[in-house]
Amino acid sequence: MPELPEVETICRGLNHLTLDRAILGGDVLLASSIARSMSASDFLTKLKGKSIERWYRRGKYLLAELSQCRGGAPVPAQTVLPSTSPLGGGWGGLTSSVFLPSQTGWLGVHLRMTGQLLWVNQSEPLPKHTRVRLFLEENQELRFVDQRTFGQMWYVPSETEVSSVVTGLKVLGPEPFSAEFSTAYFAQKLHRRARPIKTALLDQSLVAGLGNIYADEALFVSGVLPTTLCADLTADQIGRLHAAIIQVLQKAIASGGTTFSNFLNVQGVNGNYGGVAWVYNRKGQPCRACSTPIERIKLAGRSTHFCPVCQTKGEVNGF
DNA sequence: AATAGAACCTGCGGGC
DNA sequence: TGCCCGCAGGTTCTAT
Repeated sequence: MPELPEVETICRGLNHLTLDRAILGGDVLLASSIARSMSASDFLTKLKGKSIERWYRRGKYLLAELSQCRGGAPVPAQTVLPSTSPLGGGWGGLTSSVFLPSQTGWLGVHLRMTGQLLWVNQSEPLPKHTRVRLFLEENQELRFVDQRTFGQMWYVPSETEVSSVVTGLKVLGPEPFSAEFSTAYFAQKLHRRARPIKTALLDQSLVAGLGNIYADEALFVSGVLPTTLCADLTADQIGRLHAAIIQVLQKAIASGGTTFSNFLNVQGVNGNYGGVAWVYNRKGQPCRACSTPIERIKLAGRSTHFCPVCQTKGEVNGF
C-alpha cells in the first residue's frame, strides 16, 4: 500500500502519538508477520517493558528507537563507538542518537503492499486481518493490520547493526531529499543502463522510496516516457525527472499521502494527495493536461500509465 | 553484473 | 449465482 509519502505520514503520526509509553505486552496473531530472525514469543518478550523514543523512516521502512522504561534492568553505557552507524549510510542526523546509553534496541516495520499501523484503544473491534498487537499504557494499542501478509516486523537488539537484521536496509539508495541524491548521482546511476527508466525508478538501490504510483506520476511530470531506456535519456530529461521525483514526493507528503488507495494514517484517516493523480490508474481516461486517453502497459511486471502526448513533448507537465 | 520473472498471500471486480 | 482470470501500492529469490 504505501510508498514514501504514506510511510512518512505514518511516521509523523506515530511520533505524535506513541512515544514514551511503556509496552506492557502484545499478541502476535500471525507468526509470519514477525521476520524469521526471531520467534513471535521472543519478539514480544524483548519489547515488553520498553517504550518508543522516536520513529524514523528510511525508504519505505519504519524504525522505532526503543528505550528501557523505569524499573527495567539497567543498561550499561556504550564506551566504544563503532566506526559505522548501525543504520547504514544516508541516515543523516540519526547517527548521533544511536548510542545514547538509554538506547535498548529497535523495532522495524515494513508495510509492504497492504500493511497498516494503527493507533487505537484496545477496545476497538479487531479487523479481520489484524496480525500483531502491541499493548501500551492507558489501554492504547499499536495495531498492525495486513490483508496480504507480506508486511514484516523486526526486533533488533541495541548491540546489533540494524541492517544485519533488517537486511533490506543494506541495498537502499539515497533518500530522495538528501544531498546525496544529486542530479550527477542520478545521471551516473542511469548511464549506459539497458532497462526502461520506469523499471529503474522502482529499484530501491537507485533512490529509496518510490513505488508504482509515484514512479508513474514523476515520469508524467517530467515528460518522459516510462519505456525510455536509461541509456537513451538526455541530460535534460534526467534533470527534469530528478526534479519531478522530489516535487511529486514532497507534494504528496504535504497532502498526507495518496487518496486513490485504501491508505489510512495511524488514526485511520484517508490521505489526500492533492486530490488526484495525473496518470496512475487512469487508463482510457482523458489526460488532465491534453485530454488524450491515458495508456496502460506492463513494465517489470507492474502496470504503467502514461500520456503518449505529454510524455513526448520534451518539457515539464503540470502546474 | 545486470536484468527479467516468479514467488510470497488474500480479496476484489469483470467476463462468461 | 458462480467460476475463472487478472489485478493490487513491495521485496526477494531464482534463472538467464
